[in-house]
Amino acid sequence: MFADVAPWARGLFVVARRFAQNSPMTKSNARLPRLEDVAERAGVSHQTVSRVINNHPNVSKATRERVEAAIAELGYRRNAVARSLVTRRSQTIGVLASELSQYGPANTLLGVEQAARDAGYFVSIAALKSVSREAIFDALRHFLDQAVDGIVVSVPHSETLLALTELKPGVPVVAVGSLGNDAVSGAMVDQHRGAELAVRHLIDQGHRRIGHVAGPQDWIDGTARAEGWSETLRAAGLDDDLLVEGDWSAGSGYEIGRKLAEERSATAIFVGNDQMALGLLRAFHEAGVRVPDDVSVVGFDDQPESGYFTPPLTTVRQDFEELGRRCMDLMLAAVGDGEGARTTVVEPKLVVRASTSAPA
Amino acid sequence: MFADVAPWARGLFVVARRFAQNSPMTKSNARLPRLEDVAERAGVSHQTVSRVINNHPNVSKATRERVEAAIAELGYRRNAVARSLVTRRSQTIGVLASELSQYGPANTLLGVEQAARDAGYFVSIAALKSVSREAIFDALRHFLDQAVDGIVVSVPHSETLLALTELKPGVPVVAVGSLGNDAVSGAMVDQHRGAELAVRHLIDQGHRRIGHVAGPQDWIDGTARAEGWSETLRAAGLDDDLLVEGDWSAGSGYEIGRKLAEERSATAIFVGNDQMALGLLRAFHEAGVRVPDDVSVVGFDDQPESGYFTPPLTTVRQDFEELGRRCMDLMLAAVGDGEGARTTVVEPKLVVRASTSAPA
DNA sequence: AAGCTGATTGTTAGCGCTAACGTGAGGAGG
DNA sequence: CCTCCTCACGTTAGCGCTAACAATCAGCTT
Repeated sequence: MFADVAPWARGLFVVARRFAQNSPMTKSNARLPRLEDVAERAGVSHQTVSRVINNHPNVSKATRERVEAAIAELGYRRNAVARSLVTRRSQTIGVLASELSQYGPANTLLGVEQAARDAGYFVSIAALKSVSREAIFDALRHFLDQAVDGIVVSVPHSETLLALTELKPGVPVVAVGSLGNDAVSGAMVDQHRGAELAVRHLIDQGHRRIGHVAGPQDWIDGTARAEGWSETLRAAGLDDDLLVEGDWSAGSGYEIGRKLAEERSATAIFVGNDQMALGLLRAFHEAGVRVPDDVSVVGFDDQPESGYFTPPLTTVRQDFEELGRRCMDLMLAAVGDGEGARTTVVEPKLVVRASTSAPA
Repeated sequence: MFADVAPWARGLFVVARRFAQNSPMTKSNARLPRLEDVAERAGVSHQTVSRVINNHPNVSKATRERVEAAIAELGYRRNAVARSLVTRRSQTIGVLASELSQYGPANTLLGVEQAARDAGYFVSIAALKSVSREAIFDALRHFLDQAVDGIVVSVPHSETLLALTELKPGVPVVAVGSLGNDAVSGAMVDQHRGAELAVRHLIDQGHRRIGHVAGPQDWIDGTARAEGWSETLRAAGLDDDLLVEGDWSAGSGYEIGRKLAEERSATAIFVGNDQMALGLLRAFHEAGVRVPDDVSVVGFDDQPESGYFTPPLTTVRQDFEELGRRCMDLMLAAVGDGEGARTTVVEPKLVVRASTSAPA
């Protein structure tokens, strides 16, 4: 009967039968077993069963084994909702995110989810369609209603932190992408440092006129990268007057690229993310501007595709998995010891490919 | 004092104060108000308050107003956990997903989240690191523990549906990316049709040797697109012997592209997704194969960047928002009327850009 | 006036769990 | 031998809510 079933899937049938047995689907008769049922079967009180599943120390080995047997036989699973009601905890953290269609935010979410699961937490998400106070307020309230144990906020706009600071929700909050403050922990990739790496690389190659296609300046990352660019240039005694603001999209990169191709004022461009860099490359290609021969280009993010652009893009890699892990570290510390807010910073890394070279 | 605060953020301060007041943070004294408290203040029973917040009909206008005033004054919010305990519902749906780093799955999740929120549901996610029966089993159990009202499964592997079929979890299940069956609803973009659109486009332009760089054949989308390619060719009396399997990544597209550039057996290639197509374009460029002059290339997905590839990519667009909406439609139908499983299919759309033309 | 009806409100009993306290057996110490 | 303590377990009382039933009262009918 399993002839055309993939090997890994076969075991599911076994599992399926267990499910079907006590499933609420078989409505009329069956009810999921509860503590009481297990207790009865094991010949102890429900409290003792509770002790067993919560690993309390004062249970004799014999009883524990008897209870565990009963649990297995009945297929008992603790009702998480009932537990939450009394403990006011849910083993769930809420992730408030926005701009999830962007590479960075999406991968941040992924990293956090991963780390949360690894830490035994479940995650509930709320994606902000637009960043407004009502939306943030709503989402936060919802999370509190659900009795989440903590909230991760990944809303990469400048005002976010400010808002959170005043909005003490009574559970630990970790702001991704910012340093945090006394009340709110922060986990971030060092954007400033990333920009510095990119610009230093260009300077080292001999460039003296280095422009920047920035992300929106109401994004934390947008301003941080722009500042990093600017300060690195000034530290090297170079001008930081070539800045244009895009909107992170390849389309905006393309438009800006067309203008830059006409002006030809810089020999190198540090672009705020890889998508805009792609648009730039496209525009340069159309205008006959060769990369890197005529102009060098550096991106930011290191998306999986960036190595296959024409030409392969030199860029700055952010480790989102690590970011997620750090984020959960902070969260666990806050949930556990109730410690105050802390900060953690992940180092970005320069990835050199073929879009940069010494100026002509 | 608000001088340097963004306009939208100012209102948050007001909100913040309300939060802070009854926040669990002010541990010692304050406790969140509950039904009882509201009832007392309004001079009614807690049940009447419950009736008001649940919009039961038999409450006099005067009482309702008094209760609503009390609710507002106390800043009362219903405890969702307590409610869940008794109703066995949570206004939450679980989304079980995998491969979230891929464009398609990630955007499916986004679409579902959006639609769920619009429908007044919250979403809990579980990202499968690897698709195994234990992992699926675990995630499903977790969702059931949380008393989710329904589960959306977006695990684009062929075996998924089979598994779900037997694994009746007692709540409605919608499988994204498949047709479903009697027990499980299905919401999908018509992959077969998408492939047909792509291949027909190439045939119409005069191509007779059309290859396919397929996705992994244990992915539903991978096989469906390959079949669509194959059947469209055969229906036109053309050969379908040029198939190579990639892994969705730009890297695999690049490797395959190098081989194809050497062989030069086809005048057009239908690629399983845009990322592999990017790799292909890169390899062709390096090998001096001109696109579309020497070889035409069609992708699948229409990522936001695809219009900025070199050359801009002709591809097939999937509307993930629509998919998410349809998915929730099915879910709501199932949750509401307890109706049986249904299926909904979203039509893909061909987007013609510069990577295709008539053969030389 | 007694009885019926329907609208409005109150009372009671859980949902399944944990925390706090109570109890009894057994061993240590005087 | 009695006290005191410790361990192992049981009992009780909620967490905050909804559902089911009971009660009240006005307005009718007969």
